[in-house]
Amino acid sequence: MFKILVVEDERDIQDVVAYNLQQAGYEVLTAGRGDEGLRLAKSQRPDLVLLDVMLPGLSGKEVCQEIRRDPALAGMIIIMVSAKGEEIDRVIGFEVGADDYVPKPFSMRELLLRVQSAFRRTTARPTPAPPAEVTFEFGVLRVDVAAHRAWVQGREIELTALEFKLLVTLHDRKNRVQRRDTLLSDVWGVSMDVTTRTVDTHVKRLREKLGDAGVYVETVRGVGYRFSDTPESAVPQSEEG
Amino acid sequence: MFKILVVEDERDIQDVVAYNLQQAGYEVLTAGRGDEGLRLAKSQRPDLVLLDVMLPGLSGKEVCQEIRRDPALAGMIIIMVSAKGEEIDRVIGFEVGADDYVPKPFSMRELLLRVQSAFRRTTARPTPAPPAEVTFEFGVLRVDVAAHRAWVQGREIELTALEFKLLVTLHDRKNRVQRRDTLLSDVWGVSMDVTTRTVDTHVKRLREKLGDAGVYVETVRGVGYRFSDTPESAVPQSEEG
DNA sequence: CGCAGTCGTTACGGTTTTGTCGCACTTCGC
DNA sequence: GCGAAGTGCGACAAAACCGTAACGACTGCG
Repeated sequence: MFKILVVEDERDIQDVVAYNLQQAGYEVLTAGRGDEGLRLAKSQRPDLVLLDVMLPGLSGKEVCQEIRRDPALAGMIIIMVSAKGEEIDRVIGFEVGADDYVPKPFSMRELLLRVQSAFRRTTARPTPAPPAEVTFEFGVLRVDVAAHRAWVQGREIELTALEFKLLVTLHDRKNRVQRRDTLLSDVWGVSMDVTTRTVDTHVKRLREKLGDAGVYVETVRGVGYRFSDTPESAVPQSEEG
Repeated sequence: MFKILVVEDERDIQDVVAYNLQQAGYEVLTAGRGDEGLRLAKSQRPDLVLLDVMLPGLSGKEVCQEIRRDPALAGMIIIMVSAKGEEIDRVIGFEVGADDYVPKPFSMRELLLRVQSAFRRTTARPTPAPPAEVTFEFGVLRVDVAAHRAWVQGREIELTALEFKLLVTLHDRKNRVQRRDTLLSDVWGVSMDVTTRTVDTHVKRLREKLGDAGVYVETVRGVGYRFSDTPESAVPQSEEG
């Protein structure tokens, strides 16, 4: 069973979130302070950390960075951002290394979907997590997820945060079709109201920057997109069985 | 969005329940018979099944057991129990593998609460991804459902979304005849107003692309089509009579 | 404040997909 | 054999789909 650490200082929110996660079958740890959360993360190695930004002791941003600094902590991080009209930019989340974010206020249903989506991406990795796939490469493409860098034929290409996340998400479930709405919820987030056509645009931009490696991102007409390591357009000869 | 299948023979109840669930934002399928409900459950894979106990064709109990027998169907089941029975009914619901029950008569508010509660629990399942039959193959045909790709004799063939769905649907109940209207509701969907002759056209196109594997799709004159792994035309031993 | 970068949306157009129709052909009862 | 019903098949027009470019909103930066 998956272990989730909730770091949130507002007691009401902490209670509700913890209760619902437990009801949903997760093992839940809670912390009310940033430093306490970091300590628990290091000692308990949760699969997922739900992290508030405004925290006493240590800010969520700092906690996030500290967690990411420790290579032994391979779990995912979802940041809960107060939608107080300030810099709620998802970029903030990405900059410090979070995998996703949830704008406050959120419904439990929304949060559960996000949590589920996060675990879906990691394809059911048990608690004794081997070091996550921080880099992957094949053919002319090489991607360092942790460093947020990508190369094509040895030449580094510059991807925006969105493009990078789209690439990683596609690769996470390579050789499987991913529908547009699935990509939207995984890359953009559930509460984002963006049209599915937006996916197309970003796929196009991604392909553009990928250049020769663009063939890996395949269109499955009427369904979605698929990251394939055996692109049809690049396999002239049949495979053996 | 969550998909709910309502299996209920009383038309009034079916209408009210379906309408309210739709109003609540769910995708709703309906069936008036037990066997029809089971078929829809298998083909549409709803996240939740609302199941009446007293049903023509196949009792709710049997439907429930059949659903639970299929490991590919991971959705939840709520049984709607006629209160004119005794508390026995309540126990029955759990015995046959239902996740919850609602005593009749119930208010929509009550039912909606129960449904929401079910989804809270269901979202828990870290493995909602059905380990369904993602690939199947026999003879010269190989199909990767997740990747949405198909091969005949090692050579990849390009199927449209509809053709692919038709192929998978046929294969889902291989060696069994599927009538045209059945295929229409399973592949095209219930609200589609399409002629049954359309099925013929697409079967023809599918056969064409399948090439040597086209023999698997057999015509059952006056009824529909059948996906057979032992095609008549491929059986050398034949005795004319 | 202008500039550059990012991103979501919109519109356009080519291509593919798809539902329907008419007709030829097969199958079956007689 | 003959007729009727059922099915295969080719063609066609409408609709859907998707790549692409362009635009505007927004943000960070100098």
